[in-house]
Amino acid sequence: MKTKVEIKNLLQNAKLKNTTPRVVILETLLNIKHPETAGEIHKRLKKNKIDLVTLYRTLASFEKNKLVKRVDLHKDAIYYELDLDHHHHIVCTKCNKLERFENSEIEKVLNKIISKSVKFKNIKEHSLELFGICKKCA
Amino acid sequence: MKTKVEIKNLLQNAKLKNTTPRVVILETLLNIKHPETAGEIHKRLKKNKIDLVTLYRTLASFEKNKLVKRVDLHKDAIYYELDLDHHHHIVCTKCNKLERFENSEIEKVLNKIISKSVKFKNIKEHSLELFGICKKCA
DNA sequence: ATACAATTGCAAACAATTTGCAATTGGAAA
DNA sequence: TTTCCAATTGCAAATTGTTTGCAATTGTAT
Ligand SMILES: [Mn+2]
Ligand SMILES: [Mn+2]
Ligand SMILES: [Zn+2]
Ligand SMILES: [Zn+2]
Repeated sequence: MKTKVEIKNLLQNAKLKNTTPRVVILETLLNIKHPETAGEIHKRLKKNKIDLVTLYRTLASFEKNKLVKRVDLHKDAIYYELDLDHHHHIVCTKCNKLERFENSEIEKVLNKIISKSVKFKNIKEHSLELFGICKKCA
Repeated sequence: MKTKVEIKNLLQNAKLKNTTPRVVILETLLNIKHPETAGEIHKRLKKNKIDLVTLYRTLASFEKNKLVKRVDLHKDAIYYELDLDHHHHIVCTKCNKLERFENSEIEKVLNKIISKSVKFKNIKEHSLELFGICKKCA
């Protein structure tokens, strides 16, 4: 759990004004364990009366500042997630269960791939999600 | 290049009726080198008067039958691509240049990951795209 | 305290995608 | 072949997710 001060610093480092909506949204994102859509995140903000438009704009600026990333779950909306620690997901296409994972070997192989590339010489970021049927659903 | 007969077989194997729209869409997809949105694909079909709705429905059924996959390019629309040969992409976030790649080592590591998973015991599919700045743009 | 750019909320617009339904079609069965 | 029916299609309309315009508010540097 991050303190108020740490949250304030996250914003400051990104040169973003320390506004109530941003703090509330950041706190909320810190409490979310898995990627959610703007609509889902907005529900969590209900009490705080923060407009959905503000949420979209905030997510966009957080994304630009690498605080937040989009995760493609092969659904029909964009999923957002705090991007403070790099990780990936395995998704059950039946019950939507999600498991996070990180794997240093993958990251190494990705670097090898880029070194083989004709057109590229470095990667800024990457997306990697696995889809399958979980043990429970199988 | 696939023959008419091969296209027909692709549909037959998927137990999909061999209709004109489907054949035309499949032929079109075979000619596209990189992922495109439904709108972009639809433009290529203009002469054939195939409705955009039909294209959406066709893409959905092709997707279900593993003929087509969605590719997340971190844009604001869904990109589709024929999925006959498994591969991934590197994308230039500046000029949108795309490079395809395949890498057997990655696939091996992914299998290792799944074997470590608590909740999952196999993967059906995965998405992996790399983002960066191409040599020309750098 | 003041000043101004950055941010916000609300209403409205937009784009992409989906749904309902009647007409058409492909292919299995007669 | 001809018949029959479920699957598929096209058109119009609806829905969903997301973005834009603009006036009012807020944060922070002076
Ligand atoms: Mn990674
Ligand atoms: Mn792969
Ligand atoms: Zn499951
Ligand atoms: Zn480039």
